[in-house]
Amino acid sequence: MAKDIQARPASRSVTLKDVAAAAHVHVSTASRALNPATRNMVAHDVAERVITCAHSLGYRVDALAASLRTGRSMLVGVLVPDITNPLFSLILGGINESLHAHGYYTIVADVGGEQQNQIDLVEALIARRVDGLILATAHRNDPVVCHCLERNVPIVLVNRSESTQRAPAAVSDDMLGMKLSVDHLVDLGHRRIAHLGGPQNISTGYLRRLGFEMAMENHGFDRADLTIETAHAYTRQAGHVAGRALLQRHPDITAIATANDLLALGVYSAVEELGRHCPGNISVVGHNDMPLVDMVQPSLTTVRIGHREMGIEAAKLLMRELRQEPGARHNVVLAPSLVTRSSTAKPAPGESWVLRPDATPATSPAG
Amino acid sequence: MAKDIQARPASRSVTLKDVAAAAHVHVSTASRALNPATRNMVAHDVAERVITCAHSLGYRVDALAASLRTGRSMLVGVLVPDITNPLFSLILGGINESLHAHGYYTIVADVGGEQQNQIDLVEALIARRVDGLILATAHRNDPVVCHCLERNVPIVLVNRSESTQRAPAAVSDDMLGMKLSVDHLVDLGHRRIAHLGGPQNISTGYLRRLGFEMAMENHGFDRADLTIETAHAYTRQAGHVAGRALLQRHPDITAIATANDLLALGVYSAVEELGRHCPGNISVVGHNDMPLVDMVQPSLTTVRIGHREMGIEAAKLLMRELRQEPGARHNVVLAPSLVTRSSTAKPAPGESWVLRPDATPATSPAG
DNA sequence: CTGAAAGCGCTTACAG
DNA sequence: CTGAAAGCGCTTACAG
Repeated sequence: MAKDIQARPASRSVTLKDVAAAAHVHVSTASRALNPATRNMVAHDVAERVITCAHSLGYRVDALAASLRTGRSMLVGVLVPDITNPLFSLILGGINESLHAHGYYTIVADVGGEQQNQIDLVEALIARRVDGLILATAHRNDPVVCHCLERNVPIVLVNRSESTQRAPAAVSDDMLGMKLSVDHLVDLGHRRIAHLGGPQNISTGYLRRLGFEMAMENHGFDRADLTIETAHAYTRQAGHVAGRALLQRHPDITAIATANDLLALGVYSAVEELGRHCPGNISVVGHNDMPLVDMVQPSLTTVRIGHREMGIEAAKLLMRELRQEPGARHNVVLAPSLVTRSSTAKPAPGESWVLRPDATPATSPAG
Repeated sequence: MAKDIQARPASRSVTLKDVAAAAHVHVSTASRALNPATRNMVAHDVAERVITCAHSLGYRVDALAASLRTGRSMLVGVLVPDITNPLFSLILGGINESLHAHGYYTIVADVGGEQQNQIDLVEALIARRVDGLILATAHRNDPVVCHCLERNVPIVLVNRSESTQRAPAAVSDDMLGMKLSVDHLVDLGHRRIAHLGGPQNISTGYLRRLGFEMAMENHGFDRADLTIETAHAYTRQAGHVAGRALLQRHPDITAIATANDLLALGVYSAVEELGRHCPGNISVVGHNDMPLVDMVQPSLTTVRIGHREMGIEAAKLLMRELRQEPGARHNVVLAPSLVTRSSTAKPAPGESWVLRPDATPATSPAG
């Protein structure tokens, strides 16, 4: 019975009014003293008194109430396509690190892939008054980007960009990445090189395919004759299916440059299923250098991307937007690098072949 | 110049006042009509009119202002030790899914491991008025748990529990998991079995070691004679170091039951470094069945834990706390299962040994 | 340099 | 069933 008197569920926390009363000043003065930005409006001794009182009472500003008044929440929403994918957790780690350093916190929304759902999610985040949004979910032409632009919410894209650059983005140089793959394979002596691409409505899938085509063209191959297969998703499963189709239709290819590590691992299964061997019969290159691909069998040659750095850069771009810093709006394009492991080797000259796990890094013959 | 007139940065969004004006009712009536819980206080036709107006104006409740008034934010804070670890992203995925279904959103805070930092993070989350907290960071005796209890903030632990059960937790049955490991190895014929444990100040490290000891005791081994080494962190690096020490000090052991997959992968490196072979010379069992351990060489026999389910259960527990549902406060302990792959085989009888990747699942001889 | 007041957008006892 | 008012905790022009 006695307990019912306590109306508030949480223990009544100390408010600015309490601090003001303890310091014998008006709440407005207390507020000014506590905020470093306005502290100089207050006499030194008064400010110190207020600060001391605040400390001893254990006062903490109510960020919620402050947000309502100022219109800024110090909250940033992040939309990821699949939080379970280590790629996106790495990016998220970078975003978090960078944002925390600026006093911001992140609300992470995991999109199931459904498009309408995404708009609802964004609306829910806006209702929480997020100051801005970082989208790791963008398609090449993205309705959510449209929506945010209309709603006038600052956004930054990460990992994936739009085809029309309507919003700043932090991405990897996807075309360069594929050039590294192709140059490496050509260097090893491969000529019949295929590409296993990702979804073409996502910039990574599209640009990596384009990068493959241009790199091959650079080496004198006709763009019309290239062997390309596209997976419908960035999964081992989709890679297995598309990889098998590729190998069955074109049994003569000696190497596959894939658009993604998971696709590459799917290709491993397909290669095994068809009784072929990597890298003896067929070389495979991945893309991303995701965790543990150095330990699979054979260890995967792949294109390393600084996912964490990408997250950090995306956060910086958003800070620029929020502060409306002067200077041209721009993208950040990170340079990837090739990591040579055991899934690539010289093509088999007829029957015999030599495993070369310690192949020297590729130098671009097209450069 | 004309632009300066617009004081608010974001496009002035439609407020409850606007809806009320459009529907020719008082804001309080509009509020009641829009909230399903209070709608029955309003005449049908009025409610419909308000709802129609709200729709056509594109009204969205300002969750922030509502929170300030009601004291509930529909926001849950989640503390993870390392968002980059797939384990925790899986848990996070489950938490998100379950919480979203109840209208809650999550703020994820990635702790760097520093202890004081954690308290600050929690304070920042409380300042954002989170309704509750889910901690994936707990040590067996955790200062953050203390702090939350003092601050009267509802908390739930996930994956790791405290030794004194001060807060509800959703965890795996860690001791049972180690029993599955040990029984499997004994089944295969191993007798000289060592344990590579994790940090002992974390429940998973502690309980898995205890589980190892009890399982071995069940098989008639003297608890005082067991071979146990402890890694200082759940990393490949720490596993490599501790694993090497173990193998050097006890060259006669034929199997290692580890407390964690990453430790097991570290052991792989140590085994290779010392010129031994897994599973020929030495069998290794992991714990967690994290993504891709089915593709490493040799594929890892490990204890599978439903991390996603664990996250879902943790969210459910928190919902119980927030709603103060009747019924005893309780923990959820999920049963793990053994996944048999190629890193375990019969011990080598002298020199010769047979690789048995398709070893039959262990049946408990101690049961 | 300080105080008094208004207001961010909402919800909810309190009257009628 | 509806309206008028208070108030969640803060910040910031406005006076003095």
